[in-house]
Amino acid sequence: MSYDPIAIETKWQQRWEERGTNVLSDEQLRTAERPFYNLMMFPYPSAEGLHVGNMYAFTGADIYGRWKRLLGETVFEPIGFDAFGIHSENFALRIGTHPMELIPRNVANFTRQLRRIGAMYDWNHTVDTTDPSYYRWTQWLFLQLFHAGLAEKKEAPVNWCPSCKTVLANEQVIAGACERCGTMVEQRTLSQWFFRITHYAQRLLDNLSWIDWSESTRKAQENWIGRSEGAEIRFTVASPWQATPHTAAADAVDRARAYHRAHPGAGEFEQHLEIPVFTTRPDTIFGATFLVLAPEHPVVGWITTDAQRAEVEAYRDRAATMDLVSRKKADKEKTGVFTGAYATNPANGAEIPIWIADYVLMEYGTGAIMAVPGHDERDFEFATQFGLDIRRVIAAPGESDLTPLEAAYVGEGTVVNSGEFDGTSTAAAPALMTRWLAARDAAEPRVNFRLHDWCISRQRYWGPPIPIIYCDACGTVPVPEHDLPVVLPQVDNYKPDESGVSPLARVEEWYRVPCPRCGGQARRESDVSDTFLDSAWYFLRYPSARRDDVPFDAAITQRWLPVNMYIGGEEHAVLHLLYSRFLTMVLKDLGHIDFEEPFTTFRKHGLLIKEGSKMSKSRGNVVIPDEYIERWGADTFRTYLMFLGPYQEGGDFRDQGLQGPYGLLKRLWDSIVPVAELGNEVIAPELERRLHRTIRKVTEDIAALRYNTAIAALMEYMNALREGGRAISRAEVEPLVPLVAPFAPHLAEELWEQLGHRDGIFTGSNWPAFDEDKARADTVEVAVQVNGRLRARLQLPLGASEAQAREAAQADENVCRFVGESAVRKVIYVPDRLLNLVVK
RNA sequence: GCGAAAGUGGCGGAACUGGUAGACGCGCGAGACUUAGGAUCUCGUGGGCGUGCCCGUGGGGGUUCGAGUCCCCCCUUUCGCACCA
Repeated sequence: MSYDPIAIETKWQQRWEERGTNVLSDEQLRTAERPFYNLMMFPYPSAEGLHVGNMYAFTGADIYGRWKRLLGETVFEPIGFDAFGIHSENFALRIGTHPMELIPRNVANFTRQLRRIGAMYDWNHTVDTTDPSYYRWTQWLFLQLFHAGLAEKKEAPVNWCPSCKTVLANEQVIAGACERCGTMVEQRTLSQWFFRITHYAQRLLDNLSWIDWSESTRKAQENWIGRSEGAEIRFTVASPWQATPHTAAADAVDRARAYHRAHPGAGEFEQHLEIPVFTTRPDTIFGATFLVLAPEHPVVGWITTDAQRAEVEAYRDRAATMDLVSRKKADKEKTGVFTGAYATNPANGAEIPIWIADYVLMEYGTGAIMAVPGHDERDFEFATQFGLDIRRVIAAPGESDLTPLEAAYVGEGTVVNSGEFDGTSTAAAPALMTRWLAARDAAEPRVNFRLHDWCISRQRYWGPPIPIIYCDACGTVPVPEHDLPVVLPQVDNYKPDESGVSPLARVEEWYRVPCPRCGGQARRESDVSDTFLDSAWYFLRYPSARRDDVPFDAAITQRWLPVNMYIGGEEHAVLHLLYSRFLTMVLKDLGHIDFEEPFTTFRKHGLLIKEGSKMSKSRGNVVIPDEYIERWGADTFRTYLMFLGPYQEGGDFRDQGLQGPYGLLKRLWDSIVPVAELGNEVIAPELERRLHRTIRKVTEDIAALRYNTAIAALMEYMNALREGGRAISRAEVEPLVPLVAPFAPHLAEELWEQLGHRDGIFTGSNWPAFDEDKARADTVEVAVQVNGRLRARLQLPLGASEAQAREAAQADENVCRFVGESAVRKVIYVPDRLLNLVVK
């Protein structure tokens, strides 16, 4: 009987299904004593089907889960589908099939493929984000945030493609143009729903210090949150704003007033106009020679002089229509316009000009900066271009206040040209000067974050409707929880149009609704929510997926969460993982759960390339798992994927590479089948030693996700087993079955059965224990060096003393030759490893 | 520009806190069995020559008895973020 992977795999997939091997009962969910929640990032079910990247990710996670199970833990390993979103909708539009028809078809195909790869998914606890029984709770989540004051509606700029008539995400804008039609993208301002994730910025940052995550992922989040310490400094507008109120647009004045109300530090608007700026370098305040405001800054219309008005308006119009991506290009030439107004530098009383320029962003800090061209590269470039003053206020060691600046000096040094602060070091100056400015009521210390509030509105069709109703009498009214879900209606024409309003607004019978509060005529919010909201809480839903009366069962959640191991792609290092953390914190604060970090351990997996180059449809080198599985079997394919490189770094997929892992499985089959009927025999001492070393190595490597070296160790042992062509005993080969089981679960089950075990290998604690004593050898090879160069390798008893080692070394012919007549001046001895004789 | 990671045979990749570089696999070479199969098995496989020595981990310096590993400078690649004040 030869190894027939397809037959074995079919048999065991059927068995698992019949026996419910991978399914957790309600009882287990409620009472498991050693629960282990093993999670992988759920896929977006594309029409192309499961690709090898998905399979790589899932297999690596599955191996970990199966290993935990062999250790006797109760492992919950669910899978689901992240099927809402622009991605699916655009694809549906292109091929002309409605998403409500397309998605179930894709999900069915994915399910078939996922069953075939041999992962131990619990198919009784799946999640589909497009199912009303799921998004009902996504909407519930929105309401919790709304009631907590963490959801607010405000205006924000978006990318707009005038040809596709739709809002684009930043990732869909390539070099200023729409990725699909190539039309130049514009900026539009729409009123949208935001979650106040910025309120949690500090906590999201702080917790990074203790969660067990891949280092690169933690760093990415840290950078994304972007904490900066500095000061907010207020500059008074000196002139001539009083002279021009009649020419300012009324709404600009209103917005300026509102802005000043929101920034209490900005002073009394009617008496004197103050512009607050954020800086991380308050120690350079004496070098601030002009201010720059973002073009959309609310006070611009108010301070601009008549003489400059036309030019300023033209610049603002241009900035307003430019797309958000190309505007933020750093290598673009600096542009800007003088407003005609001046502000007073609170440090030295100097009157400095106020400019507007698009290199200053409204969404960061206060939307205005004090420009210090001497010590900021961007300001230096701007000042050089427009002939503005450049002042040195920091001197590097060896420089004086008179050394000319040829470029911005951004390093450390000593304060100069700054009155009483001259001579202070840049280490001490920021705090000192902030305090000094604060005493004059012109500044206070401030911490700023790069993180922005999370815009969850999408003016599209394929998503969960945001559960809000607008009533002329009652205003913004949340949909009562008992009215959830707000079901996404079946709409034939779901294509977005010119208006920038969601297609749902065109569905009269859905859009018009009585106000839940007063019963009067009202209308629904027609935007749907971001796909990232669906995926930000799905891990909470899985264990409770069979409950339809609550989003998550309290007792089950208590037992199973937070997730013990989460494995996924680095591409979700920020958005998905950050949003999940944020929502978990919110749910904790609202008393729904008792933990605030959703994933105790997170590990990123690497990316696969094909024969040295990136896999892509255009290259035509995308690996489709189905073909390989058909030819080699899922076990070989899984094992190969894990063998081709370190899991957390990815690797190169080469067709010929499957041969090696196939050989391992085949040889395992060939050596077990003949001994299956035999009882346990005595194991050869040398093999026993190697066996226990192999058990130790495989155990440690799997725990650390070093699957490639775990497989290599199995191969090594298999080679040793076959050495010399002698007969293999059952005791020598049987332990390999559980060791290989995480990688090749079908084969392992079959062999386990043939070895006479009645229960499946994954239903008990069948992972072999390693015995340190048995792993130990009597003798070890010790390297002998003379002057650091290898001259001999000696077999010495384990734990040999230095004297013994030296004696053995001096008896070696080659060693003698190199030592010669010289005296040994120094001896370095690392027991059981190395002896180095220094004779120089 | 900032951040992260990485450069090792023909190729994918091993090498724990500095201690025998190249495990394991692919490929290749030779042989066996075969009548021609993308099968299986055995042996060999970093380079060089004087066959036990020399040279070898992107390049150049350094520390050390000893460096792929640590330090400094440079080059290259990949991946994030990118005018964040």
